[in-house]
Amino acid sequence: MGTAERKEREKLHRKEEIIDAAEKVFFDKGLAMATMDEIAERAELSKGTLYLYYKSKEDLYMAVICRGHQILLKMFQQAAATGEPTIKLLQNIGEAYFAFYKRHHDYFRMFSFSENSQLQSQVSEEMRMTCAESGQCIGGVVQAVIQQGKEDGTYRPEVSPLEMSFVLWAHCRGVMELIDHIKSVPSDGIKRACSEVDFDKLYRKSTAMLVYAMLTEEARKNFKLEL
Amino acid sequence: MGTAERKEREKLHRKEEIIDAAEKVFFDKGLAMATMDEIAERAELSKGTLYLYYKSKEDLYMAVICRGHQILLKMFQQAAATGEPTIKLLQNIGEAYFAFYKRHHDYFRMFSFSENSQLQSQVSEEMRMTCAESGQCIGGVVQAVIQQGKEDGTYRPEVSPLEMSFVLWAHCRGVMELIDHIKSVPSDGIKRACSEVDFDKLYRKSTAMLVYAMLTEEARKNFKLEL
DNA sequence: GTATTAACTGACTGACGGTCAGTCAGTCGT
DNA sequence: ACGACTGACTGACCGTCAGTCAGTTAATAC
Repeated sequence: MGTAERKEREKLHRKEEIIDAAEKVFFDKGLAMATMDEIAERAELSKGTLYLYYKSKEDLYMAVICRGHQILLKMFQQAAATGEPTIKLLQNIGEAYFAFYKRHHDYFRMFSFSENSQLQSQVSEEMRMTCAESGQCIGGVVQAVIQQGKEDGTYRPEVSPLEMSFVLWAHCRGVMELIDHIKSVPSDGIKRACSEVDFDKLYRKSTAMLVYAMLTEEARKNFKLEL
Repeated sequence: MGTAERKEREKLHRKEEIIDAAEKVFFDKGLAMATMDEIAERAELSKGTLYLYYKSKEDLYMAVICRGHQILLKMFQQAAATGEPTIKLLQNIGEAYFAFYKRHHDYFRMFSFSENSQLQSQVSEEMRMTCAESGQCIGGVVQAVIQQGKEDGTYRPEVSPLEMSFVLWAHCRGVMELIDHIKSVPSDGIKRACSEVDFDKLYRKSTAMLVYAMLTEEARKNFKLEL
């Protein structure tokens, strides 16, 4: 009898429906201003039911983050699987990350927010692990591309793929967060000073600076670094 | 009669005392878990009184951040005023930022948290401006050092001091936030993979990569970039 | 048709941010 | 010295919200 299997499927489906609802509310209000009552209403369930599927508001928040991770992972995988030379692949990944920031702005902001250790301590061990795993998959893609480039002589032999994947990841994030902050805080002082700055170009330039430092002398000859 | 002046002084002093108390609680609990009742108790005042001095919990949080900005600003100014060559000055600033992260870890975390736009929208216009200003002073120090290095031929003429100060700032922050996240999230999976990584060195290396890209050909001859 | 199980509900609880009518110490004018 | 006044301070109170749980409903098993 397939009753148990069907029940299992329905349960997973319900979990997804709750994330659908939670996502909208969190995007709109952020963690602090979102209420479980509103999420329940949007999901057409009672508040109590939400707690049958997720342990806490924070767990639900992290579940939405996991969905975001899946989206970003797919974008990274596509960017890394075009068959182009490795130096182009890393560029593609950088572009993919920037595209993610622009197209999935709300997820990006949730990512930033979730790094907060106070939040992490509110999340169940289980959910934290699930989320950490999906996050590591993303880093793995970057690491693999760097490894590949090291092997084919694009990057210096002393480059550590793990370390450089950390650095590139942290750098891109840091720059995008800064851009986001400057754009969203309506301080005239800063806005005026930055009126000349082309943030899209700045992101590309800054990432290229790091990549340039990783290149072998040979590869640098074919790489034009613009500042 | 100096009564009014004395009252004014006492009022400022009281504001500082409240920050003293708030700081301890926010360091310990973070914004969400901290309660105004606990801050009031620590400050030996009633909750109502806190609201005579600060408009909201979020405003008080930002007031603590401003204090942190002052500390970091002083560290940057000292790092930039040793009279050493400009390339060393930028290195000093990078070191100062890292020292701040290590010595004033709690402030650093609050800085990260405060970039969140949902928080910003809860803060009064006035406090937001005050805090943005103190933040811009810090960036100004970096910008001035880059400008100086550009003039003395250390950095390429096409380098934009404003842009590069953004990039360096965002980069260092991004890397430190990542380090902090890896260290604080007790995920065995990540910990094992990173057992070999020397994060202090990684920070220095990654920052040097950016600086290297900014150097003129001449300056690169005297700069050893280790990966 | 009845018993059992599982999904779901929503009223309730405790905690917390923020308010405001009222208290009281210190100051001023006479 | 004394009453009037000011403003710093208080804490009981309000509305809101995360999380709980006794009870209802619907589906399945026998």
